[in-house]
Amino acid sequence: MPAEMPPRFQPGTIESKWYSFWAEHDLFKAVRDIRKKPFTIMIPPPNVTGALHMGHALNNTLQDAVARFKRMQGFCVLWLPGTDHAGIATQAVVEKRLFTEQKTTRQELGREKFLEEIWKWKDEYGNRILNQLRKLGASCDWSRTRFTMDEGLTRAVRDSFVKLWEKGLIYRGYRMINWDCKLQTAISDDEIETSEVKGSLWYIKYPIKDQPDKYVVVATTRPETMFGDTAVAVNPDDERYSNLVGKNLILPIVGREIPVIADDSVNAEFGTGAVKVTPGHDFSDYERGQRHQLPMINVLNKDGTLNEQAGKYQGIERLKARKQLVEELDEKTFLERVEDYTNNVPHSDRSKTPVEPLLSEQWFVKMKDLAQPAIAAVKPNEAGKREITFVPERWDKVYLNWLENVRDWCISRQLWWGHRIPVWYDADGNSVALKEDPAEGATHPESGKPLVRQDDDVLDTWASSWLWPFSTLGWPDKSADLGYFFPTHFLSTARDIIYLWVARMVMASYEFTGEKPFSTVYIHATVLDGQGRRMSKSLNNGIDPLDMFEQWGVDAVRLTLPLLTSEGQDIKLSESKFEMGRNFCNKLWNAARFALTNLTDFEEAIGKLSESERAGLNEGQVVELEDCFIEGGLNAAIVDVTDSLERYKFNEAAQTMYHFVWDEFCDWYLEVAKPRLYEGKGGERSRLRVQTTLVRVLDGILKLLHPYSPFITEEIWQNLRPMLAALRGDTPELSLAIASWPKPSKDRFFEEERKRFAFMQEVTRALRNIRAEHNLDPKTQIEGVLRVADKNTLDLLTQAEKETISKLVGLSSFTVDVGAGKPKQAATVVLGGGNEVYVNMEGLIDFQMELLRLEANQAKLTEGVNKIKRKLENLSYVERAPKDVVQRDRDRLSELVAELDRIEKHIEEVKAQIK
RNA sequence: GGACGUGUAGCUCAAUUGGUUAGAGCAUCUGCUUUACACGCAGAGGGUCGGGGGUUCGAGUCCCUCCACGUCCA
Repeated sequence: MPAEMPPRFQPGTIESKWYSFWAEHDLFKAVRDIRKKPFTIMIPPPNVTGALHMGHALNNTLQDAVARFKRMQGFCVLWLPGTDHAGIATQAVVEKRLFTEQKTTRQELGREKFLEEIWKWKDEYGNRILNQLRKLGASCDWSRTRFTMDEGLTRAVRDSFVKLWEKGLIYRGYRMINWDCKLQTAISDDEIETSEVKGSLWYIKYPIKDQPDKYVVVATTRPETMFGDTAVAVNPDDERYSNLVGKNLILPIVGREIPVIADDSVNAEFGTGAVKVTPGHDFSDYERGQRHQLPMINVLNKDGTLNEQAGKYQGIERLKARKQLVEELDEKTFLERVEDYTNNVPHSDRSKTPVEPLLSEQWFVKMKDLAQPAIAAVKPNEAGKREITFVPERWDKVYLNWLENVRDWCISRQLWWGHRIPVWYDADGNSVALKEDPAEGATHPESGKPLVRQDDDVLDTWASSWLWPFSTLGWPDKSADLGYFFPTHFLSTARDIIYLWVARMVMASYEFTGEKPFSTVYIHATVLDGQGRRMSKSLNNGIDPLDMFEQWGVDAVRLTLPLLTSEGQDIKLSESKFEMGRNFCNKLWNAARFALTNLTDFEEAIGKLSESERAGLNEGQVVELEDCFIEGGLNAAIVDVTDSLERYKFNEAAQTMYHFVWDEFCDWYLEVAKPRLYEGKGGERSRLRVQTTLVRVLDGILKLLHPYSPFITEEIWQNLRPMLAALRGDTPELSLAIASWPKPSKDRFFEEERKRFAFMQEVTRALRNIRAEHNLDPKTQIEGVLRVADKNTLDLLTQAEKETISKLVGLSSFTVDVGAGKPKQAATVVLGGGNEVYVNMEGLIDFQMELLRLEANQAKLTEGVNKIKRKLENLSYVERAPKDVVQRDRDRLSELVAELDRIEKHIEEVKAQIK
């Protein structure tokens, strides 16, 4: 045994060792090769400020599994890593840092200095998450790492902006947008999330002009916006108010006159049926205002305080102002009543503060035309094929629903960190978009006047991320990389950025390259905590993947995640779940340890063979039943795992391997093989055959598992490499990471042999069952008898298998014969096909126990018999069901009845002995 | 309000186009330091498949309806 193999797998040391090895040999570098097919995966670029969380761990485990699988299959795999500049988040991080460390603000530093600070920060800390991905084992081509603020990607952003500008798809407008008061920037519709907030519904009296003591009561959740009210609206069918439409009201406290208008959009059921209309601060009021040509009044400053429109409330923060205003309304008897009310308040994704709808001058992209090709791409064409496929498929509905109702995209942000909008103005405010910064003295192409300033705003970060699949490959240049690796093949991402990112990439790709960005979009599971809640900082229920790596090993974590994730289902994760993967890794480790211990003389033995003998072994010639069994099992596993991975059924592939390694290879093959290794059973040639099978099957297992658990498989495989070299008669690949993926063979399923092996297993289990249920001392050798129904069954077991059974069960003797006699004092298991197993229990028998066992069996059989009988007694079933189905039931019934008869016979015999 | 998803053993999840007595892992119980592994081995128990209705010879699976939970959109 290699000295370095301890009895427990110790992941820590080998992980960095092999990662460095792969890196040193450039194994993940994608070198364009026209003889190979490309396979390209673009990493969803994490925020440069980010740290690896469980969602990343899952997502990148799956991407790495695909990358490694395809690489082993011989594709030229490019998995391109990188980060995005995360405008808001990064700016916020650096601002905070500046304040705590230097007590300064970005305003004091000025734009240029501040950006220098950010770049400094980025150089120092920006690689954290990428290094964490290395820990995970990610087989990315690090030589192609990209950052959305890189020179090349910046050029792509400028180029794409100007292209859209020239097509007239970019416009500047004074529109209502979502305003983040804390960060003081516009954000897009997709960056807000609504959450329920317990608040109040205030009923406020708006006096009717010239009708003292008469008033209209309006209900509102936002009284502080009343300074911007320019109407009160009612539903035109609402008879309560029909006589008031067209009349004027006096806005309380303010004293301004506003009209009562009728508008279909008003829900007469809500509140009093009369609502205040504040076109400057509410999206639906904005639309009402447009319809009725109402004035728009802005009452808010950009920091969320009220402005001069609010009179004495000027300068007071909106929520504070609300409180004080309500008190004043109450004092002045304008407040009729207050109700508790829970409403949905939009919050900024970034700052988590309530978002204000605000009128402001912003840049927008027209989306409707861009959406059309993106919609067509996921719909099946006439042949039923799709350009882009979602896995699981149902997510295409989410994608389509968004695109079909897409709204214009607000792309300007009032930040400094990001791609500055490449628009310049002349002194008259005429604007032009330019790919290159204008030279000194450049003029506006139409006005001819000098360009005097650049737009101050930067672009939304997504306006660079949406170019990611091709900007990272050199676009807008027609680079060789772009030609070879694009369109990409597999994108794996989280569901919550289907429209923020996925849909926009598809739009951008068709618009700028004329091609799809990728062919498969895999939407991975969401990782939840043990109680099914999202992991979040506020709940503090997150599980840190790096802690888990430390605690259980990277391979264990990587294997556990797909084991838990059946397609489309979210994962409820708790730390202890990783035990499953850890235990499996240890199992694999020990199986390898066992194999390698027994292979120390293998190279020497192979060396003594003739070339043809060696070749025969290398090709997997098998004689012994168990070798056929495990070779057949491996072959089936190759077929299943390959097929599962091709279809991105990660859970299926992981389950297949878990079962094959543990249940077939360890529990049965290794146990059955032991006598040939330890005791010389079958002689030298048999020993060499079992060793060869160990080498071949272990090699296959390691290859099939490598995409999931790259470190442990590499470690074991390197230990196995000398044996593989001897067996193969050549020099194996440098690393498992570039070894070739196993190929199945049509004639190596060994179905007949696997049936015979299954019979042996059945007999073994029956005998073990008797041992256990009769509490026989494990050290006591017992006499077993197998009574078979006929000669054919007898032939299923050769002398070797009889010896195997004896060994596995601990038999002193094992009699197998057609109609073999049952010992006088016996424990019995009735098998199918008329076969029975006995253990001679002379001197050991507990007849009561035996009776209990048999009766339990009898009860089960009776239940089964009755079920099938009822079915077969149903005439229409027999007439209408397919013949083979009915026949199967008939066969099954006669089989069960026969078993039941035999059980009952044994019961009678036991009862007779008790008396 | 709309869309999608989920409900199967104590827990976490499987179950091809409807067709043998619904399967794993964890947990539980019994026995075992058997020289790869106690992170293990052997054996066992445990389910009216959320409720109701329908289609069908036959439903965990298809349809309707109700209930519960989750996510997204408005």
